[in-house]
Amino acid sequence: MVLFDSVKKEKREFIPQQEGVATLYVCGPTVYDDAHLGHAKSALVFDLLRRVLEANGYDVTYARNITDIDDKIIKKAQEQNKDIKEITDFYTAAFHKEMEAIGVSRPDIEPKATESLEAMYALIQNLIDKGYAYATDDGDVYFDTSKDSEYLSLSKRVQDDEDKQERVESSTLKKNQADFALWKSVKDNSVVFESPFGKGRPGWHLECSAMIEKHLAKEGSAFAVDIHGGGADLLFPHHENEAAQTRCATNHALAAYWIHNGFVNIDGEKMSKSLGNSFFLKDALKEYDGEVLRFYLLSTHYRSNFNFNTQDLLSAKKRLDKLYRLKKRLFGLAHNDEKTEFQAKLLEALSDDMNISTALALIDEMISTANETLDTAGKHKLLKRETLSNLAYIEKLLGFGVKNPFEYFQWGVESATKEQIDTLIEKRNDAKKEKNFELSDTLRDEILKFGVQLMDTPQGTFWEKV
RNA sequence: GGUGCCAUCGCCAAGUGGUAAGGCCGCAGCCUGCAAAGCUGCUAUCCCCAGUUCAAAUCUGGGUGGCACCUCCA
Repeated sequence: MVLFDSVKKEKREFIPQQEGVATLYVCGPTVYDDAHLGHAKSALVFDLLRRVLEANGYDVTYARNITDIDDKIIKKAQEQNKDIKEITDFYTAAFHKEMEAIGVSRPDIEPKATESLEAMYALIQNLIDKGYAYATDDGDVYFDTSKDSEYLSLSKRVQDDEDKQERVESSTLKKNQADFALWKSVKDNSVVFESPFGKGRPGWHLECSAMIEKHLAKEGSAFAVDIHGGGADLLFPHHENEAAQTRCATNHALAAYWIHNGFVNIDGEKMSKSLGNSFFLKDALKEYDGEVLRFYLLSTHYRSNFNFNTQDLLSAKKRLDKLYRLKKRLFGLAHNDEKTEFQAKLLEALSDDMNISTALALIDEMISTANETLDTAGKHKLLKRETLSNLAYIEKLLGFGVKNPFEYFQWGVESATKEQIDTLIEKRNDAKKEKNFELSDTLRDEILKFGVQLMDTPQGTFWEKV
């Protein structure tokens, strides 16, 4: 398969360091607030990447961290007069619950910063020993960017001297403007950790390097992980700094492939907390089925910026509906794991840097063909078997169509309402049997008032929420 | 200001040298008691200009218009 490497800026054939094995590390959330749609997009993209890697036969180890040490967490804890852990546990649990709702399975490893402090200390000490880091008089430890000749090689950024000089005057005790904190000394009573470098907190960039080193890096390999992923904004400075730390502290580079997903905007507006229009996943989940959100957020290529809006979401839902209607047509029939040409093509499309558009087009065509054949030759057994196995393949590879199709179409409808609808449908069917179409149409109008749609099929009358 | 990305049908969106996938919407038809669903058919020459080439949406140069990052951020 090929992946677009956002550092080399080209599609590259994916060749893992160890044949048949792929390691993937993705920057996870800082658990100080609810997950927004951007977190959802990122998690979905890498969930898909993992699935595609697995479908290509790789034994994947996927790690995504939880940042549970951070100034914003501390601030929130102080504001709400709560314990840090209370905050982080709460948002971690919420994150897991919401990810599950959009079909994102848990990573194999989910390291927390608070559980990786020893690895961080070791990394800092290592950098100090090798002369890549220095402590300041006020107790901070900084990474010395001037010592790393490859610094900025990831983001291809150019140091701006004028800019640098301007800021130096108002700066701290850093040697270079670009130097970043590995350890921040903390003097007040807020959360502190006892380290060999004094009381304080680790720098954000350090966490990922340390966790990767602890959980994924193998002795003697050229790269700590095969693939490192995250949101597009993380390339600089976060990943740049991570890479510098790892490069200088160990004898391997951080990652062989870098994958960055595009951003989510809302109705054309940048989603950011400071602007106050952030869209929380938990709110979206109140209005829409998690799988619809999954389908919609994944329906555009992962590197494109994504403009979230209701119109497009509903358009995407209609597309997913078609998949579920086909499932409904074939409901209850057993399938086997038959290999089909469709499946091969689908995997081929997704193996090309996760070309979801081509994949969805293939799915649409498969659905049309299946429906057409079912219309004209309803008893076509081979086709049914193949279609069922195709649907199962889509479920596994993309996580689309995982629900019971009848429940999918009745999402969000109260059971009392369902009973009312079913009763009216029975009455209408009686009227239809008697060819009393006037009555049956009146009853249908009543049913439609519930915001549902009716469908008369050879298997009976079904309804769907509009 | 620096760096980088993008511009394809009303909307969403693939394709990156050989004469434009798919979805939504729309129109016509088949099916249906009527609908809905499903199916069939129809609808773009790819922001502008110049160039390279037998051949360009796809490469080069210029222009115009969007956007992102450079600060915590998925």
